[in-house]
Amino acid sequence: MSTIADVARRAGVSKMTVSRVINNSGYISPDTRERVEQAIAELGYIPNALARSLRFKQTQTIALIVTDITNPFFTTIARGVEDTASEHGFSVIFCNTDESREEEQEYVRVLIQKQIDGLLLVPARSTPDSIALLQDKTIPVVLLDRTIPGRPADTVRCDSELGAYHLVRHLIELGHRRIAVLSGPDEVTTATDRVAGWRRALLEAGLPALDDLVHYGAFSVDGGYQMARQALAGKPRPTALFTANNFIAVGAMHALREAGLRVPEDISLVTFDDLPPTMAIDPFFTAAMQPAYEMGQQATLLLLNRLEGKGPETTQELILPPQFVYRRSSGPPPPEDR
Amino acid sequence: MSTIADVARRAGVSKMTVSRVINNSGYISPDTRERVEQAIAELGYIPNALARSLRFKQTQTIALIVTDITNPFFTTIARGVEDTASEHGFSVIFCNTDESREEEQEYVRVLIQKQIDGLLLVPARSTPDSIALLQDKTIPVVLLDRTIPGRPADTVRCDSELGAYHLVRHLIELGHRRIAVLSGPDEVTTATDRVAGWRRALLEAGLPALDDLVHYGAFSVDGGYQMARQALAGKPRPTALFTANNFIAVGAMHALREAGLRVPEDISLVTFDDLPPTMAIDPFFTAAMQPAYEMGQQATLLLLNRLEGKGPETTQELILPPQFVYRRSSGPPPPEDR
DNA sequence: CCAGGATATGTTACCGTTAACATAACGCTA
DNA sequence: TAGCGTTATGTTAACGGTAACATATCCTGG
Repeated sequence: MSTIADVARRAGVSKMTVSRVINNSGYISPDTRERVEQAIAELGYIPNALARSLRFKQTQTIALIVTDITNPFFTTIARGVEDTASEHGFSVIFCNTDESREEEQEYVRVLIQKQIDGLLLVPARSTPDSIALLQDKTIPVVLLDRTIPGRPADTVRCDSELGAYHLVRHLIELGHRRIAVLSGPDEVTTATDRVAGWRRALLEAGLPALDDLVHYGAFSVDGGYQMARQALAGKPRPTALFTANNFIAVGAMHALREAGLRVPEDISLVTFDDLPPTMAIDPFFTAAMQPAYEMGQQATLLLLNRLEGKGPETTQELILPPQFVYRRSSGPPPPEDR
Repeated sequence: MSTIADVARRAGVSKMTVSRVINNSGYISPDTRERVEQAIAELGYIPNALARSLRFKQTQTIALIVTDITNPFFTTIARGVEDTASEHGFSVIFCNTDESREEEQEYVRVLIQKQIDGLLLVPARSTPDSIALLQDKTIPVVLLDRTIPGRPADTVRCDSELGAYHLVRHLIELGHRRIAVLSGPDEVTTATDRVAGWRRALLEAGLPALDDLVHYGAFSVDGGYQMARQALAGKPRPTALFTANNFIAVGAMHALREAGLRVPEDISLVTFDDLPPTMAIDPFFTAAMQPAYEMGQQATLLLLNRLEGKGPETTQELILPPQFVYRRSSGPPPPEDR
């Protein structure tokens, strides 16, 4: 691996002159430039960004911490992030926490060591401490999808409460009166926000928001399956389920099928998130779709702005609206339940 | 951001002593260790990995270049890579090329500048030049999913030819005689390998592998849609389609629906790749599933081995078998076509 | 024809860390 | 008690680049 010194030697100039040619700064005679460029080509010299970063204190690298990249919602966010970052000359390191606070802490430590310029974080049960380290080091952070209770921070997220409210209202308008909610971990803000939206819709319609209709679990297929089984055991059985993400919806569908229930004839289901259209042959779920790509994009732009020291002193929160699609998974409750 | 010098000053020792405490090397008196550790805690000192990397010439960072992270096949690979890498103390930078050779080249350049320790690459129409740069710099590369014609290299991939062969044989056994193949770009080895498997199955059964049954296009929903329309216009119309990946399958399904054809009653469809079980309510495709997670994992292990200078001098190629699932998208051809 | 700006190039020091090589005090043994 | 290994700590230089400053030549206008 040749260095700037090798190039300098070969071209018969000083390192500084080579540096000037590379960065097109200062004065260089056409003749010298030629010789240096030839030496660069002959040696296949590629500058060492580490050395530059050490001086400039910036690495042109950001990180994205999500809970699980295989969740298509986060995958799409990741794509939005990477496209935007690389367009602006930044690389992206990605990390999966699996909702573990400890994993998150460990990643944050390593990323600080690697001197990332900024961080996009989907907090995993995070406490204010989690990002205190970053803020001590004045590394900008933008939260994605979720917030950290008790710690205001720049955030880009979708309106969970509103999305849940509309989905549940849709069920109520269809005639449902007993609607269970299958949500994520109660330490995650999107999980609680979605329950809050469910509650608002019910109360507004004069329906009771009974505690035994609320299920907190994991944002996973298995979590959805477990919660759906519990919900179905309720007496009387709910006539509709509202699931807080795509994995939970799929798990719930497994449980419904196992119980021999048809959707929507016997029971309706509405959900947050949708499968990307690239993967669905025949979309089925009535859903609140989150603008995942745009969220990744906007969060990155916000972060890059912060890197340039732009934007207001106060924290910025960008809350994007979900988009609703009404499909075959929701219908009126069975006649005996009306 | 405090440095080792700050810690040294505060603890009243030299930088070197602090370095020894951090790395647990050499001799330190218990007393000094205590003072240094306290200074570290008080300052919230976190070592600068850039400076270490500059000295040691290794960054504990690898990169993963895929064509599109939103393809669930690559998403799952990415998860396998990141899990394995982080387990071994490596971070992962990820990049999307969208099948563009130029994007790939640009990423490779930047990654070399950032001194990545190794690269996992899904080649995008790559030529031998594409990775020549890396090999000049003696940065280990492991190819994933595809190979580069004319350039032997360490590779982890799935057996495309074999998978295609079995899927098409399955169709032949069901009684199909006119089977179209909808593949990816003809510059991509998986696309041509899958056509080769199709051809072998046909020839082996004494059926003609007609050129007008072969369609090369993009590995995308739109590509699948376009190719399916072309295929359906063939006279006589094929009784079955073999699609070379999940996106093409979905696009083809759109075209089939548009043409008013039922699957499998009017036409059968078999495909490479499957939707992850976390996303499918009711899996439908007869498919050759690739062990994506394992591919990511194995490729990373192979790469990490290379970083330690292990393994044979010759290139290693790990070819994993696909797994087959026979589902509702394939059945016997309609009676009039038998 | 000479002062002074424009042009061209070099030198030094620094970014934060650590390997390699001092240096010095301490105890133990012959 | 001289001599030497062990323990403990410090100094120097290097990793690869560049800002800041220094130096030297050239040309131009008064």
